[in-house]
Amino acid sequence: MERELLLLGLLRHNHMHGYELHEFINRDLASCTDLKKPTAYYLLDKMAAKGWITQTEEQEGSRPPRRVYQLTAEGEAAFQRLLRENLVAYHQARFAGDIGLAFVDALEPEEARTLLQRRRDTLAGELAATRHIPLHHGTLQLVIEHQIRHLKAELEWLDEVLGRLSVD
Amino acid sequence: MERELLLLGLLRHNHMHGYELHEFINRDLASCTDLKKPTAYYLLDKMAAKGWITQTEEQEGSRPPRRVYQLTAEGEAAFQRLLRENLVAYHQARFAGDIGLAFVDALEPEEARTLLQRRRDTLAGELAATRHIPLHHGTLQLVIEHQIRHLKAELEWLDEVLGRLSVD
DNA sequence: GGGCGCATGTAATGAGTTACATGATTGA
DNA sequence: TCAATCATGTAACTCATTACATGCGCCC
Repeated sequence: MERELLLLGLLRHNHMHGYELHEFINRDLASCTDLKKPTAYYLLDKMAAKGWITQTEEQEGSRPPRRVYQLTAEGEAAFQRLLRENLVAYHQARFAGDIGLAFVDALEPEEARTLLQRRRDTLAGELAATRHIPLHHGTLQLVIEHQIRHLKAELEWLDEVLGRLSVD
Repeated sequence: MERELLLLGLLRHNHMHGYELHEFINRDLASCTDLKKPTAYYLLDKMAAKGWITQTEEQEGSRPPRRVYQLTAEGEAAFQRLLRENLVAYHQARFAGDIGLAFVDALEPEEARTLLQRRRDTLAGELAATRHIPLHHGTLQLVIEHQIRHLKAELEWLDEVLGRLSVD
């Protein structure tokens, strides 16, 4: 699974704890993935059980203790394997919004335009927000760049659809 | 859920049975969604239980009997509601392939290029195949058009990434 | 005679989510 | 003092998948 790859990749250079990983992913990588807290803890436990990562209890002042993870040799091997698997394969994207578009002719063009205009506004907001994400180091930045390209293309596509709905 | 919307939308104009729906979706809409057979039957049962659709047993010769579904008034209402819900919202796309890209600098550029070239080949094949899907009627065709646009954009993006990997 | 297509399902499993629970610290 | 942040988790549930099971008809 690519979520495990993501966690391993992040833990490779920075030893982090669950809360920190969840926070990083949902703040800086939200445009690409989302990982809920229980899922993060669940995956970390699972990978620890597989021997891919080890945990060290850490305490800072009187804060809640936290479990900081780092890769083992097997973890690094798993990372290498998952990375190559991920890179060779083309992963098809599914666009949930297309199912609505497929049946948009069931509505009056005017209502359809109003609804899609709202979708467009959200999309434009998403694009603006993604443009303001601070730069990541190394190829992590590719994820953001890809998302920005995609959002721009989606905006153009939606505008074309809106245009067609006005003409028809 | 958008899968229910999809099934309702298809059943609105053509009364179909489970096998037929599954076949249509996985042949003509594969670029957009996929729906496994058990999932199709499961959803149809669920929607029948909710009173959204009714089934009529049909027999053609000595073929296995089949359950042909059609929308009820509540089904039509559900369709209208789900359609509007789907159209207003922007549904974020997640690109599983980006997680590999995020860590591609863990590999030698040469190996990375080789792996991504294979991804590119699959992608190009997907684009060619999608271009040969026969036209759908009405706005169903939008789904295919969107996918073609997306695949073209992805190809350009991958080529840029490959170019950068050669330079660095 | 063997395999594929038609047509339906069940059972087990997995992945991920929501909602809930805990408890200390920090800041307004 | 009240809310938010830090930090971890459990339990129940949903959605969808895989693997398995059945049985007839058609074509080579």
